[in-house]
Amino acid sequence: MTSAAASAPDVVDEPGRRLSSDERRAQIIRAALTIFGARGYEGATTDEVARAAGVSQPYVVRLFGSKENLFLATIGFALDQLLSAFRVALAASDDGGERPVGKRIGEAYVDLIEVHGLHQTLAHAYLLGSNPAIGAAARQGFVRVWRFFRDEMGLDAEEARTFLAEGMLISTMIGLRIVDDYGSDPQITELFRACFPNKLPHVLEVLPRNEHRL
Amino acid sequence: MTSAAASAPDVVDEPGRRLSSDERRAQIIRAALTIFGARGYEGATTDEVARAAGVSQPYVVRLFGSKENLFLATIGFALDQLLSAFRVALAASDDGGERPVGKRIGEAYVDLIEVHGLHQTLAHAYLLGSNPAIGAAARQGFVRVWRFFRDEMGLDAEEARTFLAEGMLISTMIGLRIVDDYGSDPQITELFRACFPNKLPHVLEVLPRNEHRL
DNA sequence: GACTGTAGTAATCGTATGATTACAAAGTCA
DNA sequence: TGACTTTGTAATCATACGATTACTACAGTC
Repeated sequence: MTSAAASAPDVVDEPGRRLSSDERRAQIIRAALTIFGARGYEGATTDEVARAAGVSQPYVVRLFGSKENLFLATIGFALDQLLSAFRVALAASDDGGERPVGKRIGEAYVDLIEVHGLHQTLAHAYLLGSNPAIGAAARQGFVRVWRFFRDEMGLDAEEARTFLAEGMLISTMIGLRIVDDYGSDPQITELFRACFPNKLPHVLEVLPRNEHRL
Repeated sequence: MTSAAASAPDVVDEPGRRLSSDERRAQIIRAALTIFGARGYEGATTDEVARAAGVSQPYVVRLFGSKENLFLATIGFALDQLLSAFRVALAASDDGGERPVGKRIGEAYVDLIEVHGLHQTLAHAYLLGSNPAIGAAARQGFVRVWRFFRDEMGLDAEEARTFLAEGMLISTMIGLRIVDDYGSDPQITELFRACFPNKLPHVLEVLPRNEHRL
């Protein structure tokens, strides 16, 4: 609850009320993050997104023009969330510097699992380098994160690489849903403990388990 | 050319010759690796795979039963290739131990870009944790790699985590097609140099560039 | 209270795609 | 040679999905 991620004021959706197109777009992007995260760009359907957002499928298409545009908007939102969470963590380290900066940023990254689908959607985007539009956006997004580490955090290239690597591992573990078999499969349990050395209880609490699949 | 990856005897496809179903399956899996790597599980079509393998689309489906089975077979193959390449590197370190084991394994991993689509396909699989069949297979596969690091290489949990993390970063960079903008975009150039500190020339040589998109 | 713009849906269309069926050609072996 | 198996394709099907069109309802304003 202390993270910046949880502070976003979700759009209230009283049944019957009409939202402005911008409010609706924001709401749809939230839903899209979940769906794209679970099924990937091609695997997700605009209908699933629409259902999750509580609107009709044609309206999703009309508000964004195309599924591709929706995806681009979604990864844009994810990156904004990511970087602003990082900036909050960085600022917090600057004033009351009890904990090292790296720790704080790392925790902020893990905390972003509360924004459902964010890590998975970005990871999917990073794998679509072959797609002309999405690939270009993904590369630019990745570079934005790199620049944050180098310029705003002041890391050298080696340190920044290590940060990125740890981040990619965390995203992978989340996408794999390792948490589903935690406790039941001893191999998985060991793997999971090793990969989330400190944040274990928090991750277990926040990440949805078995049955509940989105 | 020194890697184990390049030593696989590709199936020769003289036009007119009929292959055994096992030979054909192997050939199709090779093609599937490329296609799944570039487009993902949902994004790839059995028709694309068939075309790349030089057979008809129905035949692909018949030889594997379903697209899902084809994907499972493909990631099984990818994991076998990965682990056998690791074992070769490990064995080579054991006898003539000039170079440290970690370096060798890392190089073997990067060298696997010669098996087109391997890294990307595995990365896609790792993101499909929500899919019942594929998710389970992906988790088991990931655990196999983990067990290699722990049991066969003898790493402790911390070291193994670092290895995995570096691997995930490399896979991400490949999936992003960072190479495409290497040289033209200065940001990308710096990022790329930092992430492939040693293997740079080799990677640049082996990874396909711009136009050539698979 | 008609007029206009915006939010939203129902119905539908075209197409891509995984799968199935039916059939042809090649190989094997008595 | 003839029966039988195995490799392989052409034609086709059913369906899912992104997109389009045509329409409705609500809100503000003059």
